[in-house]
Amino acid sequence: MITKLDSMLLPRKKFIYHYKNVRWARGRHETYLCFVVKRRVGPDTLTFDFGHLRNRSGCHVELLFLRYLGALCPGLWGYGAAGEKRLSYSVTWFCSWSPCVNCSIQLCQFLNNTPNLRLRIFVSRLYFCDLEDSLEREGLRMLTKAGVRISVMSYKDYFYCWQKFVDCKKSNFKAWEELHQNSVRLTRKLNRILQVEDPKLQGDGCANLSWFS
DNA sequence: ATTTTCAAT
Repeated sequence: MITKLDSMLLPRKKFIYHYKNVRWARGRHETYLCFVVKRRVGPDTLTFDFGHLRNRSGCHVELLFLRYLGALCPGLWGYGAAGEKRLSYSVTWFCSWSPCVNCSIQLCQFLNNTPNLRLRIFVSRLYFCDLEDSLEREGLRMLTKAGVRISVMSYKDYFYCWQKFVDCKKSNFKAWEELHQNSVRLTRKLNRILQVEDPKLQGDGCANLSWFS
């Protein structure tokens, strides 16, 4: 079991403030990314490393993560010794915001060039996804097409993060008001975003009713 | 009813 020094863990207040999935997340001018890196060896996956990052001076946290990826996943690009299988990694991350379109594009490109890396994303809130035709929505669809599974965090995910990434001093995770409702609402929203390939092909919703006539 | 968003000052 890998553990971290307390100083490497997120303070409780910081985690709650930045991961709170409230409707109007005023003042969250930072984004946090908690990650778990697993090394895939045959059918087994072993936790290799975990931690958290925060965006820095103009660099979104997702791109910061890509910068560190080489260090986090040794051998990801290397060619192993003769007869040795190339190493495969799985990364799961929990981000306080969903990625912007630029980060999504860069992630897609990166993943296309790195087939031995699998990425699974959980997000607490959806970033600029209110408008039907927002580029951020399109970015999320691109990621899905690139094989990334994206989900909205639910209670069990916050609970897991609290145990894993937060300096929780053994205290139990306490849900805030409306955690569940907000998670359900955002999940529905994300599902709608990911289902709609092309809104123009969707029809007006009445077409499906022809089933009943 | 309305409010925000990986700041800028």
